Amino acid sequence: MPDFRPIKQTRASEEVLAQLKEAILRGQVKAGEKLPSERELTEQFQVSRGVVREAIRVLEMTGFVTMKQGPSGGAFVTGLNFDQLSNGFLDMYLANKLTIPELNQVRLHIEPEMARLASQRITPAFRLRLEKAIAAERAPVDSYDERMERMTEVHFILAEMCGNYLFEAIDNALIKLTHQIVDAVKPEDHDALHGAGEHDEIAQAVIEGDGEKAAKAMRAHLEKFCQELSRVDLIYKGLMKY
Amino acid sequence: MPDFRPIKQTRASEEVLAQLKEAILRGQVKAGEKLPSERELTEQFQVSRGVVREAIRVLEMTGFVTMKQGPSGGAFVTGLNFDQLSNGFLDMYLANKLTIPELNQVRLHIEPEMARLASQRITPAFRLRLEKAIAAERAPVDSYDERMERMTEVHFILAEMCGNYLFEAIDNALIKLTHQIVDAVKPEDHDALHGAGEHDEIAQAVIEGDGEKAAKAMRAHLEKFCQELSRVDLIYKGLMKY
DNA sequence: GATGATTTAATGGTCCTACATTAATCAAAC
DNA sequence: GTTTGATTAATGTAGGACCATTAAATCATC
Repeated sequence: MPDFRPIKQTRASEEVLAQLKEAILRGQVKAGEKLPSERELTEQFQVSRGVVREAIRVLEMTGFVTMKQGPSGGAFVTGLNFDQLSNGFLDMYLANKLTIPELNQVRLHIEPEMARLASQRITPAFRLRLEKAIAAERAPVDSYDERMERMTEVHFILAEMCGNYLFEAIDNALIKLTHQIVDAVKPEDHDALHGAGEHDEIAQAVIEGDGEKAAKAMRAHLEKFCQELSRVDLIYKGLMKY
Repeated sequence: MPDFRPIKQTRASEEVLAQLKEAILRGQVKAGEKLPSERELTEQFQVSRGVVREAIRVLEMTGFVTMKQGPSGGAFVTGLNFDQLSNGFLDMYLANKLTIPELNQVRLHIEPEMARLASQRITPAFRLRLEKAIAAERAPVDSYDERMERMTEVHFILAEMCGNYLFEAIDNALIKLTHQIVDAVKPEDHDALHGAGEHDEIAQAVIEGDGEKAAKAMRAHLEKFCQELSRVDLIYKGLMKY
């Protein structure tokens, strides 16, 4: 008896998804470009439109494409982002599988190391961005969202600087998660939670190229912030009174 | 002119997805139970079946449910898993945004700390599991997959032991990614890459409750393994000859 | 009565058509 | 020249029909 291979029973939509994903990952469809229209894909893959739509919807929800309606609309390939990770973390939090202290513990272990790495890769361009971000923290803002963005900017820059895409991805997702939690928990006394100038020391140390100092400053900053966040969270959950 | 609020136009499938997801995350549909059938959902949501299917397909592809056909089939809610994270990392790797050294660097920074944490939470039950896993590494195996599973078991146990679900989630995803890369790169001389008994020291230290020793042993183990993995990867990519 | 084959029914999987919604473009009206 | 409306190409939605799969019920056989 020849050893028959097991029949692979893949769904049509899965194969379509796999092929589309592969094309994107291989760079055959570059960021900004768009996939063929649903009707075209229907013809190319020789499947029904529903099958194509299921695949595209998954691509959209996992952050690979964004949809646009109307003529000259379609599924546009997005640049690489961390949506999938970010959503994964957020879902874990929403499922009550993740507590603030746990999140804090992880950030406290990762980000000082990233600050250290970043300080060893300082360039004039990064220096400029850091200085701008520091200055922007103190500038007046129009909206709450804008303020939050400015307070997280330094963290994002350091993540980008650390030279490890995986660290960057994880940290981006964690920062974003923190951001979302803050949004949900307490959009009010934000000054107590995270005032301007909190990142000055960190940025300075990184600019100086002093890894130890940068790591230490980051640790100090996070310890303060995390403590505040925990407090705010407890209040929010009604387990603690003022 | 009164200031009209912009109309929020969400897609039907997104709302369906959101409601289903919420029900799962809130535990209203527990793990093992199944969602109503597609036809029932079309009635409850008052939308077409295609819309429902798009939502369910996303739930499936993000690891929230698994589909089964036939009577008493349907969309069964899965226990919490790390598929979403894992897939995110894998996609980053497949997009060539992630190198082996980067992966190694992150594991080398995270896992010793996790081993340290684990050593402070040793219990008789965990001790038993660790001892069994250690012993199993040396037992004969039937398949390549089984071998791989046994070699990663200690890491999974430690991740579970560390008491931080976020650490556990990240580490699980990283271990799984490493596993997938090994699978793709070099299913041959696995002994050189990772022989049995590599985790003995780590497990012993954890069982003894010696955090420093555990962290150190883990670091040593990972440094060796990571070096081998990099070497194997280079060979695979043809950039280096024996 | 046990066992195996057959039928049945429930459910997901696929296809098709028609229409709705959206938004870019162009033409006509003012 | 600005507005308005028609055109058009794309996604979004609805609904129905049918196929494929499979667990469970039914029936025939021993």
